[in-house]
Amino acid sequence: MGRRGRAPCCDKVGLNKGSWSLEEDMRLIAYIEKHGHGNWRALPKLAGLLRCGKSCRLRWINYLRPDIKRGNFTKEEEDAIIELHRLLGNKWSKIASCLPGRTDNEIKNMWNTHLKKRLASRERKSLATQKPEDSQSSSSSSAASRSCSDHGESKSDEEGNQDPSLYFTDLSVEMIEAPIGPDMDMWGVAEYDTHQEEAAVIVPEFLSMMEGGDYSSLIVSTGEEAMEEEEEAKGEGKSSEWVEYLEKELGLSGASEENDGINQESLMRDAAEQQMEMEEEDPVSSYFHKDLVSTCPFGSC
DNA sequence: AACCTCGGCAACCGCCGACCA
DNA sequence: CTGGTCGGCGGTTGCCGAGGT
Repeated sequence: MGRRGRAPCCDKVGLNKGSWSLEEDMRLIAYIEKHGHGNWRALPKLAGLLRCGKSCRLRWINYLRPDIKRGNFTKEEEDAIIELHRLLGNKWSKIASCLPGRTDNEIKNMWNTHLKKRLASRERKSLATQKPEDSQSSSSSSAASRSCSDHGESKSDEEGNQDPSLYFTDLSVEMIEAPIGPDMDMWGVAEYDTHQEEAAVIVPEFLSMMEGGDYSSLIVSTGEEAMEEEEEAKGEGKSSEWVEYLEKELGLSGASEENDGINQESLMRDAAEQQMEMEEEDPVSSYFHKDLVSTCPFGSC
C-alpha cells in the first residue's frame, strides 16, 4: 500500500529457501559471533550464506539466539500469554518482550495452536456454568482490555475477568522466582563472565562431530587468534554455551560439559532500553515492568 | 503395513514505520 | 520534502511427524 518502490529484500534467484541446514546455522552463528549483525541485508553475503537477510534474521531471532528459552511453556507463561493477549491483542512482539527468552513467533504459534482453542473451550464451559449475572464483572474488566484491544481482533471477554494488575502482580513473583526451568540451566548463569574460549574454538569441535562436509571455511579463528578478536569485537556476543545447547537441540551428543559464561549484556541492555521506551507509552508494559524491573534477572521485563 | 488426517512448528511473505541522504 | 533502504511485525503457508483407520 504505502510502498515506495521498495526493492525486494533480496535477489531471490539462487537463494536457499526452506529449512536451515546445520551448516547454514553454523555459518550464521560463526559470523554473528565474530561480527555481530550490523546489517542483515549484507550479512548473508558476508557470511557466505545463500539466504536473504530476512531469513537470516528470522533464523537468528527465532532459533539461534543465545538467550532463547526453549522447551515447553510453563503454566505461568501460558497464563501470561493469555492475559497479555487479552490486553494487547495480537501484539506478539510486545507479549514476547514480557516473556524472557520467548520469541514472538513461538508465542504466536502457541496461541494459534493451543491457547486459542483452550480459551474457546474454557469460554464455552464458563458460559455453560456461569449465570448472566457475571456479565457485570466482565464489563468492568473490559475497560482495561478495551484500551489495548482496538488493534487487531477484538476478542470477546473471556472468563477470569479479574483485575489484570492483580494478575500480573502474582504472576510477576512466580516468573521471577522460577524463570529458569530444567531446560534453562544453561541460562541460569548469574555471572556472565567472559570466558577465554570463543565459539570460534567450539565451532570446529562441533563441526568435527558432524558427518562429512568441509566446514573449514566456517572456522573464523582459533586459539589465541580468537582471544585477540574477542577483544576487538567488544559488545558482540561471545557465547559458546548456546552452541553446545544447539548441539543438544539438534541431537548431536557429546556436548562439552564446561560451563562457560555467557555474554548477553548487549542483548539485555537492548531489551531493557526497549522496555523503558515501552514503559513511556504502554501502560500494560509499564505495569508489568514496574513489578519486575527491580528483580528480573533478564532486565527485559 | 500402508494410507490418511491432523496438529505443531519453522519459515516465508507482504506490509509498515523509522531512518537517512 | 521526497524517495530509497532497512529492520521489524503479524499473518499465512507448507513440511513433517504422530496418531488413527
